Amino acid sequence: MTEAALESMTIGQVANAAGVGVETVRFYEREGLLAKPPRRPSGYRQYPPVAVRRIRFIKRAKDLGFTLGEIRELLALRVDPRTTCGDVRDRAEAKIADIDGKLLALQRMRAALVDLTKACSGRGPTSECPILDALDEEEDR
Amino acid sequence: MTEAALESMTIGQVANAAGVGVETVRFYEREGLLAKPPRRPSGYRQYPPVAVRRIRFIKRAKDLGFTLGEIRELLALRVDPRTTCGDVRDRAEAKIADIDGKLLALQRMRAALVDLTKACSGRGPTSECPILDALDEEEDR
DNA sequence: ATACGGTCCGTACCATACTACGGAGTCAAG
DNA sequence: CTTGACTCCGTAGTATGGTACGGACCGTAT
Repeated sequence: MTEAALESMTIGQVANAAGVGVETVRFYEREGLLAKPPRRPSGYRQYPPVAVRRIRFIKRAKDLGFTLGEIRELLALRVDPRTTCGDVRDRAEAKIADIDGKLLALQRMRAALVDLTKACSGRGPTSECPILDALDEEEDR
Repeated sequence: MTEAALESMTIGQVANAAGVGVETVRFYEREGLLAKPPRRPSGYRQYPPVAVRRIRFIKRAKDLGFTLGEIRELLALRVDPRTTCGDVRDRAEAKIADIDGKLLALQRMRAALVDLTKACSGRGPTSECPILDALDEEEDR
């Protein structure tokens, strides 16, 4: 185990350093999220250490709710000299609006479920359960 | 179009009345969410009108954030005489906890994105974008 | 020199919830 | 009795984000 991030790394080293699996690295390459690295004569991928950073970038963006498709766009924006920081901010703002929509939907679900559980004593057979009854109602909401 | 929900309905009538596609009805049957209906000699499914209700039940539960797997359990609870209303309430409460987890995650995402957009003037090239920089940082959070 | 682990590739598979397709048979209206 | 809409079935495809497999080859430590 010669640890030196100086020249080039194998796919396993990159995956390990970035905290993902080897298969995930190959998957990101196939999906165009990660540049195809040069190969050794044997066919082994040779990664520059910056590849680890790229993968961490992907992970962070994913944590912020971006899909891989959106992350691909983000990475493209970064490379394209015609785009500005405002283009990136637009993406971030769109994602915030996106999240707001999901928050609203979840809050509504939650309120409906809370209402239902409040109506349910917890005793009695399921045939008299107000929760199931509510789901079963013909005309509702 | 003889509309009479008196005896039995075809799959198309059921799907239409419930607001789903024919394929969805067959899908729910395959997935065990919908009882297999009797057939006519030709093989055509013959649905009792209550099937429409069952599908609407599924739709409402889905709207509340239950997965088809969870809905299958909910339907099983209803049929099993040993289960009580409390069992159903437990499911609902677990789903609320579930939703709370998602809400928290989304709120955190949102806050992080808002922070990033605040740091971004919108002007300048992407090479100087604080949002992309933040995603790219080696040591972070 | 050989063994063991890493890497190669293509393909298939996981879960979720459907949706589409093709070819044959059926039903009902005109 | 013909026509057009509906239904049958099994299989395959959609999108998302990976994970797993298998057989062959590579690299290095002993």
